[in-house]
Amino acid sequence: MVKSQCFEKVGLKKGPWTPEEDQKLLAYVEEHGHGSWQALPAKAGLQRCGKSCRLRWTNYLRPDIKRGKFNLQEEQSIIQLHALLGNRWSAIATHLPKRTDNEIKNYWNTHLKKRLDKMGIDPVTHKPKADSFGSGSGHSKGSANLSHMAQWESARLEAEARLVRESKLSVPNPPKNLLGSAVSAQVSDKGSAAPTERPRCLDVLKAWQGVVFSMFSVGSSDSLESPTSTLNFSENALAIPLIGVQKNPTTTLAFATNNATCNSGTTASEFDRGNQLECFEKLKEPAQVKRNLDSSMAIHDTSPFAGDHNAWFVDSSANENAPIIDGFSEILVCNSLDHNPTFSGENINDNYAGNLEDIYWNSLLNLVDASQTGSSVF
DNA sequence: AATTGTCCCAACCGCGCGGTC
DNA sequence: TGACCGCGCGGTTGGGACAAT
Repeated sequence: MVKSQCFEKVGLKKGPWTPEEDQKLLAYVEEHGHGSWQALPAKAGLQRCGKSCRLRWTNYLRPDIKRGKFNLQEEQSIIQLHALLGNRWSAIATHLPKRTDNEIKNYWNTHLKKRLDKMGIDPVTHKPKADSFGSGSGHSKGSANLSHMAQWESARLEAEARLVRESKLSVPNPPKNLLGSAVSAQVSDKGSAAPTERPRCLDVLKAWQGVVFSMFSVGSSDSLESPTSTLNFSENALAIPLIGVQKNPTTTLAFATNNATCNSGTTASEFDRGNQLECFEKLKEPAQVKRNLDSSMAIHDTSPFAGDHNAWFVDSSANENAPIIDGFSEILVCNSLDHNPTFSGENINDNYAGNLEDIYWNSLLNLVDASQTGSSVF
């Protein structure tokens, strides 16, 4: 099958868009909606192919786009979602409604990927590069399970993303004040001043919790059943057997649902808050943190933090929006300092590397949990 | 000040999927 | 059933901006 491509059509312009072209496209779409992209250029008086128009609109002109630097929370979300979904930028973008897939993809390729790389974490697998450790461990199997279940989640998210797109298209003539997100179009209620809601599809956290919870409590996820199915997986669970991904038996996974009870008797969320406060307190002692960190850094040359281990932290602290504790780096620090007694013991060499993958995944989980309760992203 | 190197992002390109005829 | 079409996605690239020499 030979398709006619944009560049094959004579007389069509390529390259950067001029303000005049932008104005034409913007005016046309605001007035009529985009309709058929193929037919749009002629109707709008543009010497462009429809594809180019669509790209310009979706990546630049669309009013519900947030431009500019990504904040720390967005960075975290991207990393979490990438760990879960891989290079499915459109699916990731549905969770960052004001960002385009192209923008996220660019940001990942130019910033986040390099940053993870510098930390010694494979940006593709989100696992430490030297993956010899951990192989054969229980958690390695857990990672495989996660991967399997992430496929389910990914497929579900794709379907949901499609629904979101369709719902957008179902608005034939986008209002001129289309300054809200695409999501707000979904739930639009003219008389309502309700804040923009997240799409209904954003129960990824629950799915994720279910995935992880079933992984640890059921012990087998070989079933082909979707982890995001309507089966109750966590809400009804009490007294979660907190088989932590950390070696520390007193450490608990902090992503359980609110009615779940930790083995310490506090709820998971309480524990999480307390835990983070504890981390925060520790972080108030920068010298101590640095000492501990440095000692950790010196453990092993192939550690994920070897080399430019400050990269993440420098960037985070440089971000004016970054709260002191609200960061991936901080959680990594907390995990590495607080949750791993081995760090202060004599068996650091044996245990540190083995825990890194755990730390990373647990950090993701903690972040997802934190973002559920406190962020607008989840 | 000029040149070279690097980074970043908007835009392009090709592929695959789903719908229609 | 298969050809065709429109669209969206993900990978790649061109060129401008900025930094280093």
